[in-house]
Amino acid sequence: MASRTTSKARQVVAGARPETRQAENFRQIRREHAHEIAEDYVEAIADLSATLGEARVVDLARRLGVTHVTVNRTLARLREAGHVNTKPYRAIFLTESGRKLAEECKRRHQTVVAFLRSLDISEKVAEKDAEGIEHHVSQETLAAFVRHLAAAAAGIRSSR
Amino acid sequence: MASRTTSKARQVVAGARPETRQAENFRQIRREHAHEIAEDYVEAIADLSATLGEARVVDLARRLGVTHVTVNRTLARLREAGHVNTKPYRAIFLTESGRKLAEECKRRHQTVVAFLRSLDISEKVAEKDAEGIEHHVSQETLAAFVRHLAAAAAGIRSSR
DNA sequence: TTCATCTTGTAGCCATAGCTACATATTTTC
DNA sequence: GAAAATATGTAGCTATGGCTACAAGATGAA
Repeated sequence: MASRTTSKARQVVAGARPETRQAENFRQIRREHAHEIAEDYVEAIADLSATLGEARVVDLARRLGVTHVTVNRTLARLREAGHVNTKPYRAIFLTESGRKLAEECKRRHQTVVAFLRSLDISEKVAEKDAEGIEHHVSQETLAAFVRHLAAAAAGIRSSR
Repeated sequence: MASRTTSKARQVVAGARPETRQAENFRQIRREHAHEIAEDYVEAIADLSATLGEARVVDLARRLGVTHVTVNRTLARLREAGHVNTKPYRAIFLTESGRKLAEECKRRHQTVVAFLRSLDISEKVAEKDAEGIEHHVSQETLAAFVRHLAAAAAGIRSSR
């Protein structure tokens, strides 16, 4: 049992395409993964700064659902990446690049949520799914969401 | 500088909500992350089995864009999770639960792609974004996608 | 000012997910 | 049937992203 098809055939098929198109997609998604956390952090820092006047390690930990240890280490990497400025025992500040990233994320997040809401998805689920989806929405797809929202708005306007 | 707001105020605000709603969302998404790889693997195994007659480690590696070592180790975990049956140096087979999971993933994937296509997103981008998005689409959101597709189809029918 | 409390930092553990290098099994080819 | 090629397996490295436990700094109150 477990008999194989002839290896010849398989090799021809596989050898002809040493890389599937999917392989590159998967790789890309894995790369995006690394960015996700950075995006979540800068977004949270921006939000906390706006809300509480400053972002601190404990606040971030609570917000992100991790311990302060995890926050600490991630902040170290964000600092190396140039997204935040931190000093020991002091509040966390975004750099220019961090602020820019946070801006983009926020806009994208809001667009995704609004788009899901326009499909009659409940606010709670829209918020939650957006959190997972937003990191994988390309420029083209985001633009399509915006188009759809604009069309829906136009529809509402014309129907009253 | 870097003056803090009064800690009192912060503590009250933070203390009142030891857990933000977002924290649970983030935690959930991290949990989903663990499933993503399992889903990608069973889907690839199902697809390769259908296409080539069997799924082998090298094929999976090529398809997923990783080395055979990574495939091997992940398969070990999938075997523990009861999704696949493997024997050394033999092809990989899905168990009943693996097959079921693959089925679900495939349907969801196709739905997401079709939905994105219906927004005039190019096939290439739709495929790629779907790969990242699909793992974070809840039942409710998936249902909304299906609704939208049905409505679009009805619109086309009635307009010709 | 000192003491208690809260916050931040550090050491070091675990699991996942990638890798290279090397060893072994299987398959194909001659 | 032996050699070459391919596939699979294993050892052990890296980085990420969780954690607990403990140490040390900062703040607020007595």
